[in-house]
Amino acid sequence: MKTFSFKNILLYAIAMAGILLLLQWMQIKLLVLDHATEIYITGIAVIFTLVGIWLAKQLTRTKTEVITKTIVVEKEVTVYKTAMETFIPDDEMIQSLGISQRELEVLRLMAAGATNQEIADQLFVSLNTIKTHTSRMFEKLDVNRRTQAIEKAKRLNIIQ
Amino acid sequence: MKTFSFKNILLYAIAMAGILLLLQWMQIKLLVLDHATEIYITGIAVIFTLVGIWLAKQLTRTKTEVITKTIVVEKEVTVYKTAMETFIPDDEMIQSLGISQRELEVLRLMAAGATNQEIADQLFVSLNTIKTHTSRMFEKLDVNRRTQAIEKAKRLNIIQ
DNA sequence: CCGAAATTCATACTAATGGGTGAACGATGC
DNA sequence: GCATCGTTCACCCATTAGTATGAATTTCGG
Repeated sequence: MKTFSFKNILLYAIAMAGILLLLQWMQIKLLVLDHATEIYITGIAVIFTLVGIWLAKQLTRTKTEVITKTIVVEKEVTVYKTAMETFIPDDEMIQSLGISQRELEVLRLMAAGATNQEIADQLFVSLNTIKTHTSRMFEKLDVNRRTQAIEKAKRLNIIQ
Repeated sequence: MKTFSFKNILLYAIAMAGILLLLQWMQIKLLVLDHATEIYITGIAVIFTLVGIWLAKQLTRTKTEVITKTIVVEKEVTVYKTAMETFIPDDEMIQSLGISQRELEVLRLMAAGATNQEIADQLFVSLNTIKTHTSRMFEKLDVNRRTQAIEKAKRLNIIQ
């Protein structure tokens, strides 16, 4: 974690040198022209306000980067967990393909490795019903095998 | 959102000490100002530097937050892509299950949705050979269907 | 060089899957 | 009420997948 870069230190040194030259010049003025103390102080105030602003910007810039990196790390973890644990099905995709709720249930069980008979048993319907569902679903997914259906459905974020 | 860390304040203090030393050195050189005036001017410089910093903080606060949010969104996309693209197969698992290289190739094509005949054609072997491979592989994976094999293999990080 | 493992292929049989067609029933919306 | 859609079920036929068994060939380490 860098707080000051070499470039920043250099710039700061140059700025300081410039300010000192200015002060020196003003001091000479002060010696020559009496009753100019107010102008001198005001000048210093203005200059150091600017220095402060510049300094703050340098600090803020660095600080912002640090904060951003911290947030990114947090997000990385969050996103990773999100991708692993909470799967959000692409409802728009399901909608656009016209896949029904029942077909989706069949698809899920299919992806889990169940046979048509097992799916039928789990959903309390006949084997023929599952065959109908799978056929319609395959048509909608534009595939003709369950393995292809699973692959495509996972790729399109319909299941998993 | 903090603008100053303890470390930054310390660095600023050191910088100010350096400035004071510089001023002192210049004073000796020029023999212009007495000590009272020097302290007075330094005090003004410090105060207005702080004023400048405070001012800058007020001015840049909103802007900084916006920039941070933008960067976070960009990073989220990056992380997402990384999670998708870098899959590392669990070689230890493959080893421990005793799955051969050829069986793994078959498994991959199987997961892509290919039929045994298609796999045979792609690997330039006969359908019977693929059947043998799948049977042996199913035994090693302790499954008895290709859909189960795909599901388990993905779950165990053998493929995908 | 020998044996184990991997890869290849074959035959035979059974189970599962997929395609096509038709139909009944209920809910939903115009 | 009627049309549409989703869900249910059936029958038939073809293809694909899976199991069992046996065997030839290659590869690789001891």
